[in-house]
Amino acid sequence: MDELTLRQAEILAWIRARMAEDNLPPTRAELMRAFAFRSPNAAESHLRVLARKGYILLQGGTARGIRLCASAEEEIGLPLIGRVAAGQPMLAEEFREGALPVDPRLFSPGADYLLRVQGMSMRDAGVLDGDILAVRHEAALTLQDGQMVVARVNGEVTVKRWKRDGDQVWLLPENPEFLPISVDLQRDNLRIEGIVVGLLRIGGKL
Amino acid sequence: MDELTLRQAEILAWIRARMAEDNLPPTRAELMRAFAFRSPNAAESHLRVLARKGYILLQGGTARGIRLCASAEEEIGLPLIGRVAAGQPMLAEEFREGALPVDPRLFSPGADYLLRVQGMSMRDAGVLDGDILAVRHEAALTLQDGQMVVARVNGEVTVKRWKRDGDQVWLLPENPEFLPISVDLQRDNLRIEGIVVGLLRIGGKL
DNA sequence: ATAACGGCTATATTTTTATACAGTTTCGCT
DNA sequence: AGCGAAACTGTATAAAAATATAGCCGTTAT
Repeated sequence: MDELTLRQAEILAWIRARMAEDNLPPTRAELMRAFAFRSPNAAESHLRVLARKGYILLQGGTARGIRLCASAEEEIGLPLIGRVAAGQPMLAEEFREGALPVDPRLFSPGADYLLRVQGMSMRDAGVLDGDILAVRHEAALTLQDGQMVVARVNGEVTVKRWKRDGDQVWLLPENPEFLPISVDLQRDNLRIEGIVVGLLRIGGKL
Repeated sequence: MDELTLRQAEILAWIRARMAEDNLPPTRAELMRAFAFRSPNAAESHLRVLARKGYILLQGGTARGIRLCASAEEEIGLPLIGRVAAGQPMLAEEFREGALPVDPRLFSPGADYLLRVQGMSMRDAGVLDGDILAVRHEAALTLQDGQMVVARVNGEVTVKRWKRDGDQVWLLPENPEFLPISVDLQRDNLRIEGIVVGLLRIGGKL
């Protein structure tokens, strides 16, 4: 698929937004008004370019005959992250298992990505190996004791319950076979990758 | 909402189908062709009626300015069933807590409805009180030992693991504090309301 | 019986829309 | 310096679409 110029991307974005909003493709005149063009032909030629580059499909001779192409890069749903190597950023392409068609607004607050759970350290909270967590990016500031968080301690990603007392943070498992992780905010490198806002279990061991 | 005549329902159904298919409301002429009217006014007057009765919204003066009304398009997602009274059918309106925007194909095999779990009898399988199960309608014939099922024994709905030996069926909890339920297919009234194909936990106790 | 309505035909007319043709300007490229 | 592409203006025009008016026919309700 050909690259878009800045302006073309702007226009495509607007078309997408409009169609998401009221589910009706725009006319040339509407595009013209939205971008304050003084000629419908400005809209027309932009549409032609977008069609030539494969981002939209124009049905000739029909009012509002614009259709968005199902572009491969267009992400439906939320990205599903698998095993994250130590020290690597969470959303790096190489850890993605794909994407699931889940509405982010299903959870409250909304979810930003999905993470597959490894291990049984949260078993007694009903989180089993292989489960998928819905996670929301959130700053450490807003955390409250007892919340389930995705944390990164010295590079290693883990899911635990949060408990803080000054500079002393405890990451508590929900399984007596595991030991709490003690983190000193002064000495250790702690990063909150998000708070858990939901859980999804599909296939496998139900 | 006013009742529709047979013909009006046909036309509304066609409009819905068309919009589901290519996401573009029809014009009067297209409706006319689809129903072999010989006048666009036949389409026009039908649209007026549908609008008056509240099934669609007509935007005056715009090509393809037809929008399905909220109640019509609101049937997205899966119905969420809450506490089911003994002996009552599962999907009766009075037990519905609403609907969640979940794609049925997210699960495999696809889900037919969602059921909110009551109690802790499946705790050790990672199913907690308040969790939502994705359930698929399935005949008892296709069940295999160990599958998690939604069963109805003598009117009472319960979620357990399935185990069958001839006419003897065991409905096994996953929590030592609960006792297995013994069912004799000859004597007891057993009905399989579905097999569990997924689990969803949102809000509350994460 | 007659008025009201659903379901249409037939014809016109006005708006909206799509789309062609002829330019202008700006900018990066070679 | 000259070229081509992007990003437009300005003006038309034909086709598509919405919409009005007038009426026909059969069923149902008063």
